[in-house]
Amino acid sequence: MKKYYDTLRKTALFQGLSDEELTAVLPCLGALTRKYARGEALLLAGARPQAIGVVLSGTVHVSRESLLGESMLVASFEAGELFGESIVCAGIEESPVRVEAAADCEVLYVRPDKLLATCSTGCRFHTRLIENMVRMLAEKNLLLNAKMELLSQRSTRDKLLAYFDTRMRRGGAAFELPFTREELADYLGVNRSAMSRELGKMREEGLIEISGRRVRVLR
Amino acid sequence: MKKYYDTLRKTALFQGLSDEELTAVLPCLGALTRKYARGEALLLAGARPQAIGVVLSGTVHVSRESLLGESMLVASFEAGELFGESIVCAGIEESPVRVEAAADCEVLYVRPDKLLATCSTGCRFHTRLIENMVRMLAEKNLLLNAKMELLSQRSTRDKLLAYFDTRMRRGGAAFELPFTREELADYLGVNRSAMSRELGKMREEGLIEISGRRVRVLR
DNA sequence: GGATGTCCGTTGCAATTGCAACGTTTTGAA
DNA sequence: TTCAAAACGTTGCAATTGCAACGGACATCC
Repeated sequence: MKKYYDTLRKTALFQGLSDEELTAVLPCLGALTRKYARGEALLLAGARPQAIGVVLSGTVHVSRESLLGESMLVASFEAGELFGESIVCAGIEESPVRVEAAADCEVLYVRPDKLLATCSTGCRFHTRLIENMVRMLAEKNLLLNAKMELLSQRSTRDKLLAYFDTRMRRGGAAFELPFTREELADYLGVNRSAMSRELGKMREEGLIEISGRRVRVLR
Repeated sequence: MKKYYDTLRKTALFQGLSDEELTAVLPCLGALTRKYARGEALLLAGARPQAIGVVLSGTVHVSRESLLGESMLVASFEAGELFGESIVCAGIEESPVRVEAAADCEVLYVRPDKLLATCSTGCRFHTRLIENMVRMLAEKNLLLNAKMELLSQRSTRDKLLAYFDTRMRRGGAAFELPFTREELADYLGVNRSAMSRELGKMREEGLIEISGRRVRVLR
């Protein structure tokens, strides 16, 4: 177990806890680990989600299947990432998604009731865990909100401008894209070539300079 | 203060608390109320958000302004609704939005640090508040996720189908829309008339029956 | 009854977009 | 260094979409 402490500290949930604190807090969370072989299901669609998961090693895939039966990859998690926290904390009874080991993996499970109720044995790091949990959910919330605002723009150009706008609020008028073109197009929910075309137009019109991943917004 | 207890109980945060419990818990949250006149600012863009707000009466508007200076209404809150919880719990230092009284209003403020740390005076409802808070954030998360999935569909038809799909998972193949056409189009982020056209095509093709707000998905 | 406002479907038109395909450039691993 | 894969820009074409405008149905108010 202890060999995973470094991984745990990389998670937003356990960040900032020392070895001793982790040793103290893990038992009172009802934490347990489990290994899965590639292809094995961690949670079936329709099943009751019981615990928050932390990937200790390997890769975990979350997929949803449409009514037509096609399966669609929704998210992928690597070591140090949390999954299921929203669905578990919201008290959903039937999982709308299937969770599966994309590679052999090991997962730590944390029971939400133990996490949220300060424990009687007075482990004082519990408060920090609760704060971490709330902060995580809140941050994800803001992230989703920001992305929603992008996606609700009608045209490709508006999406690009909205995205550039958020970047400029931090990095100033010049910044580096964290995406390949393909990824950016996917992030904005548009076609890659159409986006490329639009970027070209914007450059011609003198709205932006763009070369590779470097962008400068001119006005 | 007490006259607002019913309003408070309508909020997701304080739901299920009795009068006595509220009386016990409010002081230990550092709760305070304040009145604003129509047009007055509750929080300026760029200012430091300090507390979670609960609208007790009146209406509160949240707006963002683009770099070009145009202001855009992001959200509107009425009595019984919470605002600012994500931004405050995420520990954001500079508010990206402006909050303003759209009508004369009264607001209750709750300090997040007091909310998340179980208080020493041992008020035992605190745990329930934390649970409520976490559940709220988690539910909002799921909601945003669902909406995101809609918005990331490329075509109007796919958006409609995705939306119908989520409705069918609950109500079965026949259900009632909670929107006017205008609202639905806005929700899906598409043009109303284009959506109307698409609905017409889908009806012609025998995919759906739709009349007013009643929808039946045929295959 | 008439005026008014909202909701909704329809349509013409121009602009945008997705798609497929191709060639060039860049990247990364052998 | 060399080679294959990935990333990228470009373009023609067809389909979709946004926009603006119009008219009918319906409800409300005076």
